[in-house]
Amino acid sequence: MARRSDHSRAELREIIIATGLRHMEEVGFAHFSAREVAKRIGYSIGTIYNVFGSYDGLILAINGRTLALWRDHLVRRLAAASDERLAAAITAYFEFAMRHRHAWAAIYDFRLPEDTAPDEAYQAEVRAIFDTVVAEVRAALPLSRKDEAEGLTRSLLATVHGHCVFAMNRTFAMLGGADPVEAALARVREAVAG
Amino acid sequence: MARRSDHSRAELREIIIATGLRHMEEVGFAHFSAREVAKRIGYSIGTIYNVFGSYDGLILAINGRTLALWRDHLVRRLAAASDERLAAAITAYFEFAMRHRHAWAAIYDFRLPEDTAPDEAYQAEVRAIFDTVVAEVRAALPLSRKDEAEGLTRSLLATVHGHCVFAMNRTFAMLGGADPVEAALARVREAVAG
DNA sequence: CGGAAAAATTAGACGGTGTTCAATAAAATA
DNA sequence: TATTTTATTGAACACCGTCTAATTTTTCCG
Repeated sequence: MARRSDHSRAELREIIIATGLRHMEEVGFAHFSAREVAKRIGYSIGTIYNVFGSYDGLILAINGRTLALWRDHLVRRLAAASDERLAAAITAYFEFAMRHRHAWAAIYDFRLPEDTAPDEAYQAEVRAIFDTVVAEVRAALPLSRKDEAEGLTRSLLATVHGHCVFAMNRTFAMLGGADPVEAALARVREAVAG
Repeated sequence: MARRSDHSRAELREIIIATGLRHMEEVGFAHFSAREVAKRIGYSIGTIYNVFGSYDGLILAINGRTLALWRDHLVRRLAAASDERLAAAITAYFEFAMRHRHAWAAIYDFRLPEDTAPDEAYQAEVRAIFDTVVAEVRAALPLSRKDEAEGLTRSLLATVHGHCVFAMNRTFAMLGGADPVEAALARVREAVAG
């Protein structure tokens, strides 16, 4: 079908990830299909497995791409923000989740076997987002508390994430409404104020 | 195979949920199989569909049971706690998630089609947990802020949930460790202190 | 009691899925 | 050009959720 000369290995990898991400955004993790991705790019299912090793490998590559796009969105929003940078970061968090709900949810819906960890590239993407936020939290902290920045950021990311999850899965709606962004921001402000 | 007289409809429902929950706890949402549940109770797959209507209906029934057990655990822990009741509630939240990781995760891994909501019984389970926590938050709040209890509880549940998610999916570990219970408790104390 | 109506249960068919792997085709090398 | 290496295929396998016609079991009524 497709010829080797059509794409280098790296190009093929790229095409599969891009097509897979598009498919993920359309149907969501539960209905995602590696076969469907193969069909869309005009290769056979076997090729997907040759390139990514397994279904899990493919999903991890797609989720890694989502993380990169998420960080990109965050960085752009921060670049455009002057004051209220923490508010801008939180808003960016929610924005991305809402605009890419399926791809975003896939990051958390997918679970590696308990005894295996994501590859280094994936972990680096996670840490890159973390580092971006740490810088903002540190900047917002008074001098005497700068050393708390990393630990506090872990907790605040979890806080914002929790609000985002409950917003996306309609838990807030079920519990009588709420403004998730506003609430998350309130928690973050309290923590930074100390 | 199995005879109608063996079980009433309600008993059969109960047996399927109990067996399904056990299966869920063993293999997790991703490897859960309605066929396997049918095999275990000695009925055919068709019977599962007659009783629950669909795969989604079965999962919702199982998740609803998990919610009931979760609330039960929470209530027991609160009954045994004197002071530090919010700390006890948070600990109970994490405890249940860790002891029943697969069943707990299934609550969030499963997503209903975007245009449908869980049935009233399921929603009632969610609200029952919420109400239990609201009472504790209200008790911890000074008189002048009692009216904030519901809104604040929504936000604090999200906060604790976020910490629990990051603990369970190893995000905290990837980001350089943390004590999730301690961190969640710190955020809750700050919010209650105002 | 017996037969008809109702309810419960079955199991096979259908179109999917992830996964594997021997066979094949293409490219690189010598 | 002949050989080796690499890439690609697609059928086979064992599952999955879903549907439904046929069957069994129970209930009900005369």
